Order: sequence, then C-alpha cells, then structure tokens
Amino acid sequence: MDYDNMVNATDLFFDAFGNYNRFRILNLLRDKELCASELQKELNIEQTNLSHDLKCLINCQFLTFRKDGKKRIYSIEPDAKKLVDGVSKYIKKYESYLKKCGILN
Amino acid sequence: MDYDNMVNATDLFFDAFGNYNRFRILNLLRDKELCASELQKELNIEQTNLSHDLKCLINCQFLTFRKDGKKRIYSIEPDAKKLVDGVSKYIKKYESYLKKCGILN
DNA sequence: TTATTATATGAAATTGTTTTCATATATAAA
DNA sequence: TTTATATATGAAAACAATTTCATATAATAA
Repeated sequence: MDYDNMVNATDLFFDAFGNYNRFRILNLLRDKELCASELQKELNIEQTNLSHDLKCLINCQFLTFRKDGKKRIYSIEPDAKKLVDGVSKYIKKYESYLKKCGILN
Repeated sequence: MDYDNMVNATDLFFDAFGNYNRFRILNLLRDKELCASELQKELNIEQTNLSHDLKCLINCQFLTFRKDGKKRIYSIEPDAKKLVDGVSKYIKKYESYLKKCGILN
C-alpha cells in the first residue's frame, strides 16, 4: 500500500475524527438524526463550538444534513458509522490500558 | 452505552492513535517486527522523536517489544492491527473527501 | 574499564488545535 | 418589517501537542 499518498488524508482523518466532542457527536448520531440545538443540549457545549465541529465533520463527509425550517437535521454517513462502531468497541475493550497511557510522557 | 465513562479513554485513544507518525509506525509493524533503528530509517524521523512515540504506543498497549541484545524489537498487538487495517481502508476510501476538509476553518 | 551502539528521558521551544468572543446570516413568526 | 430563533463565521486568546536539545542509560565489544 502506498502510505505516502495517504499523508494528508491520514492527518485530516485523525484531526477530524480524533477529537472528543466530535467523536461524541458521531456517537449520538449513530442511533438517530438530531439538529444542532438537540446536540448542544445533549453534549452541553457552546453553540459556536458545536457549529465549528459540525462544519468540520460535514467537510470530511462524516456527516450530512438536511434543512427543516430554521433547523439543520444532521445524520451520520453509513461508513463513518461503521468506523465509530469499531473504534468504540476497541476503546471499551482497552479502556484500562488507555487510561495508563500518558501521551509522550 | 455509557459514554461518560469513556471520556478519558477516548481522548487517550485518539491522542495515541491519531498522530501521523504513530500511525505510520503501526502501519509498518502490521507486516513485520522491527527494531527502533529500522523504524527510524523507514520513517526518516529523529531518534528521540521516535522514542517518545514508541513509548506512547507501548503505554497504551498498541505495541509490545522484546529485547535482543542492545536492540528492542517492536511488534503490534493483534487488536491494534485490526483497527489499523480498518482505519487505513476507510482513509483510502475517503481520501478525496478528507483532503477537502479544513479542520475548524 | 573505556568506547561504541542502541535507545530513553525531561524540559524548553515551537507549533497546532480548541475555545472564546463579537458578529453575521437565514428562516419564520408577530 | 421588526423580532426572535437557529445556526454559522473569522479572528484572537488560551491551551495542548510535538519537536528539539542536552543528557542519561543499557548492552556489548574492544
């Protein structure tokens, strides 16, 4: 496999996906569609912050949205859902090891 | 699922896994065991930098190593390998979208 | 027991990401 | 046609991660 051609895509994947709030957004959208204000309530984060995160996830095609009045209804892409499923399982399984890991310390 | 209990583990997972050089290390070790100096040659990164990254991956149990003289021979854990396989496939598939994604811009 | 090779460590400097803030836009209701 | 609601945007401030640098350790060979 040609990893050198994946440089930017890999970085971007992890930048987009590898963020706690963005991961929580993806997790919430696994079960059901939600609009931004519903996500905000669930996640208890700033509106403007959520908006930045949603934009990022949309740009990378992890999410799509449709408009409904003044709301935007967000949903997760099937492939992103699969990935979130796999990663969630892994994190659950290795939770105790991960918690021992002090990054670069 | 109880995502609140996954907070630290999720952060740590992405901190450890979601880094271009650490991902490259994991990818190289998918096929074969390698010692640090071999990894260094392949990846063309600083010794000290590689050492920090290896420590991080070891702490999280993505990697293990055995000693062979003055060398350390690193190998990937089976579950980490599965995850790297899945993520690599995804990145390859979505490369073009990912490249459009300007994080938080 | 000194020198050499392979690798690790910790702190400071650098770089990158996230958060905050002030403001903008888009839609609908009054 | 003003007001309210839902959401987006861009720049600066705050924070976190990576890289560099100087040095340490561990194993072997001379």
